[in-house]
Amino acid sequence: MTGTRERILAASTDLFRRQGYTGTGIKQILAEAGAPFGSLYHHFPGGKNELAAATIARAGDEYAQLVAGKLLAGPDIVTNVRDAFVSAGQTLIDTSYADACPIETVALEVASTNETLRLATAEVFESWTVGLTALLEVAGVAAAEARPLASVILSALEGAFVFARASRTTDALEACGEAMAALVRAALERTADATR
Amino acid sequence: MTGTRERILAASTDLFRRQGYTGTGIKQILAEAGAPFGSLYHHFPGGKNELAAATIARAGDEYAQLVAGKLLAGPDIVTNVRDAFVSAGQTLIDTSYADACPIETVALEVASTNETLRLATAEVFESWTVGLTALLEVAGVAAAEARPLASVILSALEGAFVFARASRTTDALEACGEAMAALVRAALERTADATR
DNA sequence: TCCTCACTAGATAGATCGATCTAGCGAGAC
DNA sequence: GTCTCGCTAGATCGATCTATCTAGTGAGGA
Repeated sequence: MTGTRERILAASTDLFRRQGYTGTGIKQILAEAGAPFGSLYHHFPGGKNELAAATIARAGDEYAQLVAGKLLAGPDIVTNVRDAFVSAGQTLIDTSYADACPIETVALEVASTNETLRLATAEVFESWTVGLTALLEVAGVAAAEARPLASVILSALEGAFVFARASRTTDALEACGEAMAALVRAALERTADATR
Repeated sequence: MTGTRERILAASTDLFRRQGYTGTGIKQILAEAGAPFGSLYHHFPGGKNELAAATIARAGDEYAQLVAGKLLAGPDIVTNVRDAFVSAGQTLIDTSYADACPIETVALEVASTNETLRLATAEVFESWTVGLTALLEVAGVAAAEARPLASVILSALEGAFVFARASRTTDALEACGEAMAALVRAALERTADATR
């Protein structure tokens, strides 16, 4: 069955998210995936490094779709941005503050120690930024303002995850949700003024 | 000489910041500190765990003073907030994107795996939030708004560090600096309107 | 039927991990 | 002088890490 590769990726996504890259052993991943040792090196000949690169890319795409879904679900972009932060907070509560961003911990761990994985995380972050930028432009934010604003929103989300997981409260996520909604509203008003 | 304890703490601060907790070995810390193995367990009987807790507390205080210094250096709080982000970006450039927040990587690693260290990071973050809240109130932000705003500013800083270290650009830090300055300015204007 | 090959399975190697152990150094007390 | 004790020094232990190795399984094609 080829599902073994999928189970390994699912397990590594979970464990990297909770414990990081260096904190997660190959044996632990395989135990959670219910897969034998040899299977890993068959599907990922490059070992842990190749597995991590594949995990980052896959988890990054999945999380982008999850967040994008929230940003398109509600009535308007301002409300959706705030709700996305609130929703992320609810997920944290539901998972004992474990399931935040799937690649954040790994990104910080490898940024100065593993160039291959650093590039993998950089690509994911860039794709998120591009995606949110497009979404903001469609909603009416001026082209010149959209990318910096996307960058700020994503930074606030990642930063609020750090505070939330450390303090076990969603205060930072809620405060950031309100603040980011205000920034988007202000940007939309500026655009409306300029084109009036 | 009692400087050994200090050297060990300085080395662990450096290495935890760059590589995280699980990614840094005790032997590596002692090698960088120029200290023998036995000294660590004399000064920190609790081993790596106790060393990490002490490192988090000390590095947290040091970094708070560093940032507070920047936030009090310039002409007004709005300018100072923006400059603090720019200055953090310059530090990253000067250190090959290694020296960001000294406890962020560790905080994410231990949040779901080590309750002692999770609490240590939570205390540092709380003290930072309290400190920035007070600073904003002194600058004229309404009491009810000050803490959420402090929370947002610190979240944006931590999140921008993630993007900066992964992508090796300071774009996120600059965008966040501008946005946070705008949020502070808006909060000050609201306070001025309310008391007019 | 039998061969092939993608995949599973786990033993094992070699390195490194954190922690403990005993031994020794050297400044100050008396 | 010598005794004490805070501290240095590093050998060593058992556990665990990633990676490699050989062997075995089973479905599909000729």
